[in-house]
Amino acid sequence: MKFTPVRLVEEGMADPLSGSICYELRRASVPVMAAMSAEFGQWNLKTSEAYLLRFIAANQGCTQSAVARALGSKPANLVPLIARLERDGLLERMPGEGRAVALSITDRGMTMLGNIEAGFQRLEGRLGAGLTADQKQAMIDALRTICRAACHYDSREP
Amino acid sequence: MKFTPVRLVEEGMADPLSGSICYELRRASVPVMAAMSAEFGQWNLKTSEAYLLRFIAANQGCTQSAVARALGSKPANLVPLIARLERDGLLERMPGEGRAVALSITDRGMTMLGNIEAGFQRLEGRLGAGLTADQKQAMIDALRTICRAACHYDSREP
DNA sequence: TATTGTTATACTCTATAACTATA
DNA sequence: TATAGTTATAGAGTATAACAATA
Repeated sequence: MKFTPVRLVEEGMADPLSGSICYELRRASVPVMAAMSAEFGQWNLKTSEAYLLRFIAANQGCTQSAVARALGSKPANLVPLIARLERDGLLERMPGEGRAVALSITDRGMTMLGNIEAGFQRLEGRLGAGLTADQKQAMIDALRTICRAACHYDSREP
Repeated sequence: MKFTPVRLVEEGMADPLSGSICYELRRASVPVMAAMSAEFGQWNLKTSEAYLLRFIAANQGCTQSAVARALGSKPANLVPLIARLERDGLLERMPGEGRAVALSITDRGMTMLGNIEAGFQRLEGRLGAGLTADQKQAMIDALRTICRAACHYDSREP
């Protein structure tokens, strides 16, 4: 990870993008996602796999489609992630109702979960280090408001 | 764009990810990026191309590497974007100092810029509709604080 | 028929390594 | 040698369409 640590835009250059929700969101997302990759990459996990394990651990026996709905992913995209985690012995797939498959963490997965939880905690602590609890909460509330608006966005509206 | 408009996580499911900076940032980013795609896709532009045109228009004659530094992109990734915009007659590449290339918007690019500016304005207005000016500014400040922390993130630190 | 899961595929964004060209 | 730009390539994340299996 080699990001320019300062806010950029050389002397005398205009910065028409700065200050807009879209741009600032992207600017923050990139290094944050990179930090997550670095954190979970230590355990040879992708960020999405870490999310998945953590969610399934908290919802043992949930189905794949429930996970997709909860995480806002497409079921098709979970397939390779789950396959990989199962192959590595971190989670199990058991037959559920109908075609459904119940997902659960193995003992080995629980050990890994310890690393993941610690990773999330480190990330949370360091990324939020410059914010008060109130500032952080206000930001999260704002992000959710924006998320909701973006989910309803229709570019054809007047 | 078909996103679940509500906050998800079915009845009785735990949501261990919610409330964390990383996760909320990702959750908001995805639909926001999709909204941008939808907005600029009307003009057959990618989001990154819209960023690029807008920045160059505000900094006529800037070099490719200056753009890369300002936008936080890798020079290599700008190549196909710039090539495409030049091919479509939206921007021009003129020889600059040394190997440098000076980028500028063409007349046709300026016309397109009108669409882009309008698009950014629509996005900004609609995505930020639920926030007061203060809330929005506080969120942007928080995002920059987090961005800075993430840029310095070192997963090997104790 | 509706839901669940899978396959195949494509596109965007980001990243790195290795290269060329110019001062 | 340092800076600017390019090529090639890889990987993560997302999306859709088309399909199979089960109630």
